[in-house]
Amino acid sequence: MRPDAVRGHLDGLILAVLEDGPRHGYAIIEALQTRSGGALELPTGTVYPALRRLERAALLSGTWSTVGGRERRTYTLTRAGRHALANQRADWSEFSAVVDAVLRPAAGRPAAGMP
Amino acid sequence: MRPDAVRGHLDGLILAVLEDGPRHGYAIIEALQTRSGGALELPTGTVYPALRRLERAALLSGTWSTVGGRERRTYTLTRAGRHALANQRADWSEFSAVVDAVLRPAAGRPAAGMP
DNA sequence: ATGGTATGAGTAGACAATCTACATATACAT
DNA sequence: ATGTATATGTAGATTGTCTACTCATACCAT
Repeated sequence: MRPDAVRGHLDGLILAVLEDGPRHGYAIIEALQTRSGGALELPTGTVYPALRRLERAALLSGTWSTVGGRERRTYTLTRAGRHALANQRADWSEFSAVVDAVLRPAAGRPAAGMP
Repeated sequence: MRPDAVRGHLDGLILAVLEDGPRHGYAIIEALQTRSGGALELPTGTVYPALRRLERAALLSGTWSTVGGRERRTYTLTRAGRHALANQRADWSEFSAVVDAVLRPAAGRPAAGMP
């Protein structure tokens, strides 16, 4: 999949992963990869800033912990985050229906200039 | 639908409309609106630059004409444009499957931290 | 005649999200 | 010692879309 394709939909994807329970950034990246069947290989430079943005927007809350000598920031969906996720799902549903409709080949639709 | 949602997918939408036959910018905007059931109300400032970009990329060819005293630039899909449209459809297909898969609620998926 | 709406094309500049590339650090296996 | 996996992050560039605007003609209603 070409990079940049997730633009505008990344937030929903992250929120959806977090719906299963709290996770730290690296685990989110892996979950995204797993759930997408390997199609989503998001660079850390994309995900970490997004997490901070979502935290700033209060859709996630993050807490530091140390596991095996390594620092982790674990993110949890807030109530607002759950609400936002529901909105994202609805938005995606509408959006994908629209794109499907427009992109669908012209079978049956009269071609321009045809009588 | 929130603005900016089409980001990354506009090219495909435009190419799909043009598959029916040549159209000028204004007609493309209207076709997008019609085909989407009114959901896509793209401003001219979004579509016209996109058309020029697609023409520069040789996916469209444009020609001027005057109809009823008004200048029109009519765009036609090039062979490369048809090819690009096919790619866009395949890309969209994959992308929407991926987003569906990730966004789908967790029914049946074990929650993190659960035994 | 005047004003409003539809048609038609376009530009300038702002904005925001993602990308590439880099920096840093620990644990563990070879 | 070297490399790989784990883990988080920043800086800067890119780029497509958005908002807001300009310009022009045709046509209809008042």
